Amino acid sequence: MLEKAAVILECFTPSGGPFRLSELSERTGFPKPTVHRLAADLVRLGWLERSGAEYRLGAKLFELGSLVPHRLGLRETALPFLQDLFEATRETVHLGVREGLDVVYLERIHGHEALRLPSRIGGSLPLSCTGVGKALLAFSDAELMEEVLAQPLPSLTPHSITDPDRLRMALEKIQVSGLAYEEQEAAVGVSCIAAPVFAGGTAVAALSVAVPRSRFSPGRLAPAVRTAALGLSRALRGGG
Amino acid sequence: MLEKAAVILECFTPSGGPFRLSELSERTGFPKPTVHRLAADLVRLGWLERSGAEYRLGAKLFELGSLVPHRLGLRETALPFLQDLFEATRETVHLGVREGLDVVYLERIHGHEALRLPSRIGGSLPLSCTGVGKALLAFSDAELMEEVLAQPLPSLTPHSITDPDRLRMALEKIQVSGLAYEEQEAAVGVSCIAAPVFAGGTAVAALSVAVPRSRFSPGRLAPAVRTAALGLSRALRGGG
DNA sequence: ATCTTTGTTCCGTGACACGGAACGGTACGG
DNA sequence: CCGTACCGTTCCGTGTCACGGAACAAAGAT
Repeated sequence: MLEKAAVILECFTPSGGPFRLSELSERTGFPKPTVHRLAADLVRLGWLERSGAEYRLGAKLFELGSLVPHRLGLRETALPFLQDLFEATRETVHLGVREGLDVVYLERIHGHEALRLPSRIGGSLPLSCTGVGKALLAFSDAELMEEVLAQPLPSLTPHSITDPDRLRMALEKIQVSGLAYEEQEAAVGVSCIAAPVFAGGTAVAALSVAVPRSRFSPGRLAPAVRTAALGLSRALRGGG
Repeated sequence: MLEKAAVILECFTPSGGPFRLSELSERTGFPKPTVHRLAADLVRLGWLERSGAEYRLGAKLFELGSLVPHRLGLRETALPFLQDLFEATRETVHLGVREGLDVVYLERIHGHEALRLPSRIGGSLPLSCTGVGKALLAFSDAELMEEVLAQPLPSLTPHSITDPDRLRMALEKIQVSGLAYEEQEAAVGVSCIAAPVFAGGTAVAALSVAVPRSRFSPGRLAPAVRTAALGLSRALRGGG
């Protein structure tokens, strides 16, 4: 029953707009009366909302989602530094953490020009394809690195690194420089530079700035990202 | 069963940290075996996480919460304008929408100084106690206004408006000026100025800037808030 | 060593989730 | 105007699985 409810809720992807009863029935594979009953319950709980014949995700989920702990503390202390980074670069900046073999984005700030990116708050991408992910990976336990390197590397664009040896070399470079570069590995035409955020010896997060390839200038961006990441690390150490 | 799961999840408030099994059992009123089984199911679904003996909200909830529709569209187009507003004022800025008789905050941006506020992303406050709320209320259907005025007005501080007549007068002033002022009605020592965001004739959101009472200067803040709100209204009209 | 509190497993009972079948409502096409 | 097709909704008999008391195990506390 819980599981069926979860299946229904997971029909809703970023692109997957509102659904009608029969669409949900089709997507989940559950018979219509079942979906009808479950959806009614979910609406009653505020997890779904219904306008006319269309179901969409409900406000209660948004409320609960905002209470998930890693967001609460980290985001709050990180925000000012993300602001600084954005103002210094005026480009799209990200804050992400690791979750399994993926990076999950906690925050994303941008200006008026919208830069098509696969990154989305709450969304996840493979560690190996993103600047934030590589920064996190380079400063994680060696066993995690090996685990990633052992599996076939996923790719988001033709430029994504799929050769384990190349990735290993890239990670080593990141470990010395403290900065992760990424060029069109997550989205064509977009480059990215990222830096890890430390708390208690290990990298707990990373932040990055993504820019159109045409105006990618490491010399300008690198100090800003590094400064923001160090500032955040220090704030986490001090403020708890 | 779904309802019991919801009750469990709603034990988790912003302050309510991680819970142990028996705490959940006590708070929900459910017998321990029941909570144990449900919690195990919730962990399996990613809605709860368990480290040792402690349960906390899970990552899947964060993911789902980020997909809730009013957030997706509105937040994305609003963010640049919130940035502008923040940079112009360097104060804490909010984006909120109405939900029932409450205002729900979708976004909140601030700098390094942290300003104790009851507002929280995903959290809700009474319409009548906040700048954003009053701005939304002043430009809503008359029937909604009457509904709020009919009920006893909640208060967050001794300065909150609890007299219906005073609130009615305040709303009328907001309707002419297009700006809502709030002085220590949500938090002592904090004043706020807010402006409604229109889409298709009605106010769909409002944004505000909150500042310590000591340096509250309407003359400086008002144009900035108004500009941002108008810009966002225009963007919503144009971009969908 | 004993008591208390915790998390966990077991299992018989009974409520309630399940979904096929049947029903009304609306949109289209003839 | 009626037939067809699809939709959302209700009904209800069947079978399952959620339920929670009781008993157990593990970890502190006294």
